[in-house]
Order: sequence, then C-alpha cells, then structure tokens
Amino acid sequence: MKWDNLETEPCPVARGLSVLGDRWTMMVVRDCFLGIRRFDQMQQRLGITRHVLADRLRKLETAGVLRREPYQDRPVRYEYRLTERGKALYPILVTLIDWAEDNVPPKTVTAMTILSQETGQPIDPLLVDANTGNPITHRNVTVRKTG
Amino acid sequence: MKWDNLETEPCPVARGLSVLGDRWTMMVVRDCFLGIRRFDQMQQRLGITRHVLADRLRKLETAGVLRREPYQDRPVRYEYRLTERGKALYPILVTLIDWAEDNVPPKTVTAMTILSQETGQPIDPLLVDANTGNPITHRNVTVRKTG
DNA sequence: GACACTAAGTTCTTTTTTGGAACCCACTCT
DNA sequence: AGAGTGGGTTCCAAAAAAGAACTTAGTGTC
Repeated sequence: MKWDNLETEPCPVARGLSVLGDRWTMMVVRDCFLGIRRFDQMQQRLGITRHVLADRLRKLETAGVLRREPYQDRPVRYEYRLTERGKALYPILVTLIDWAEDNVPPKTVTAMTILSQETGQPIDPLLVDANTGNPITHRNVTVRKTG
Repeated sequence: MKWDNLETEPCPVARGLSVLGDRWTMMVVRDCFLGIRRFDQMQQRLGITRHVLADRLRKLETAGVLRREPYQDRPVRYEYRLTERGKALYPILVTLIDWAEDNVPPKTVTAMTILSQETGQPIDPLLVDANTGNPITHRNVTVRKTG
C-alpha cells in the first residue's frame, strides 16, 4: 500500500483514507462546517502546530475539498472554504459523531449536538438505501469484489 | 488537543478520531467486515508492518472495537472479530466508500461494490433522520454547542 | 519615525511514529 | 532433523509531528 500514488489503489476505503486518514484532517473539516475559515483561528481552536495545519490545508486544497480565497488585499490574506466535494463529507462527519457519542466515553459530556431545523430535536442518523428506503446494515448487503 | 487522555475532550469528532484517526485503523476494520480475522492474512493484504498492525489491533481491542479470541490450543492462536461496537462502524465505512467513489479518482476502477441483498443492485447510501425520515444535510440541521 | 500588532505562513530542533527486515516461540508436518 | 506456520517482538533507519522562533507585508498607535 503506497499512500502517495493512490491512482493505482483500487479500494475506495484506501482512496478515501489517502485524503482523510490522519489525526487532523477531519478536525479541520469539522471546523470548516462550523464556519471557521481562517488559519489562526483554526490553529488556536485545534491546538495543532502551524506547520502541520499549513500542510493539511494544502493537501485538502489539492484534493479539492477546500478552496483558498483571498478576502483582502494589501496584504493579501486567504481564507479556506469547503467546496462541493468538501460539503459531500457531511455524512461521514455525522456518522462519525454519532458513533463516537455512543461508543467513546465520556457519553455525558459533549461539545455539540446536531438538531433538526424542522423539529428542533436532536437528529437520529440512519443510513438507508435511496433506491429502496431500507436501512443499510452489514447484514443486508453483499460486497462484490471487482478488483 | 491531547490524543492520549481523551476523557477530557468534549468534541465527539475528536473522541472518534482518537480511535479511528490514522492511516491504518479503518483499513483493518474494513478487512474485518470482509471476514478477515487473522494477523498474517491482514498483514499480507494491507502491506502494513507487523509492528504497526500489532499496535493497531491492541488499540482496537482496548477501544472495544475488536475482540481477540483463541481459535485453537497447542499452540494457542488468536483471531480478531468485530464487537457490536465495531459493527456500529458500518455506516462510517459505507459513507466513506460512497464519498471516495465519487470524489477520489480513479472513478473507473474499484475493488468493491456494495449490493442490496433485496434488489441485487448497487446501494445508494443516504443519511436520514430516523425521527422524521428527512435527509440530513449541513443545510437543514443546526449545531448546538454545549461545551 | 519607531514600535507593537495582525494574519498567514516558514524555518529551525527535538520527539514520536512508521517502515523494513530479522528474530522468537510453540508447536505440526514431511 | 529440518522446514513450515501463526502471531507476534526487537532493532535500526526514515519520515512525520510537536514546539517554538522567525518572516513578510502591511496597519494602527505614540
């Protein structure tokens, strides 16, 4: 498994993790969904080193997850925003949050709750097949290996 | 952000990533869902070093995602199986696969396709709120910060 | 005009993690 | 007796991350 030339890697899990598979990347994405756009703000919130944050932002930009936009001139300053590809990460983030709330202690303390705008109540994420409407579990699907 | 004493970490994303946030862990989980249970088999499939694999398996066991079971005596040999907590990772794996198929090239080559057992067709994963049945997007929810 | 401040980085040095290969142990099989 | 098997551990080199200081192009303050 080579993490650099992933063009040759057929498994989608490996390809996904080549972008997302490290300690910080999804934390950066989380902050972007919370509306954080600027380098210093992220760096302070995450407690990440500036070097690593710069590297992750560069990689996320290269992967097409974030785009870097100037928000002022003299001196030029950039902010980071999610692209459509980045926004498509939302289901991963939600399922991760849902799993962690239920399975990584402490259950009692949480920094965020996702509420339905419709009902105002906490959401209860469920993965279904859009074609049939049935829940997806590892028991009611089969995996066809094509590689 | 301290990755070792995560008891004090209120964000569920951070708590989730303290278990899953590295290059290999979800690859190991993927193999477990594919029915791979033994050390050597994983090591060969993943191309991971034995040292790192042993470390990840230990950590996943500590986190309650896998359990280690003897499958023979003289000499005693162990295999690794997903616990209920590990099986609860399935939605994360499916959303990751779905995102990677659409967003990390090459789209044309894939090692696996997930099929509905009911229809035999590829599934189309969609995250909905079990309470309302409505799709969950970053636009129709609000995040309440409680920490 | 000198000085502090800001935002977005870069450049060091030290510590931690990973990669790669060899070795170990308790068996079984030829 | 010697090779093979399965699940590791040990050792060393290479890569990545942590931590802190420095840079650059400006702005605002004394």
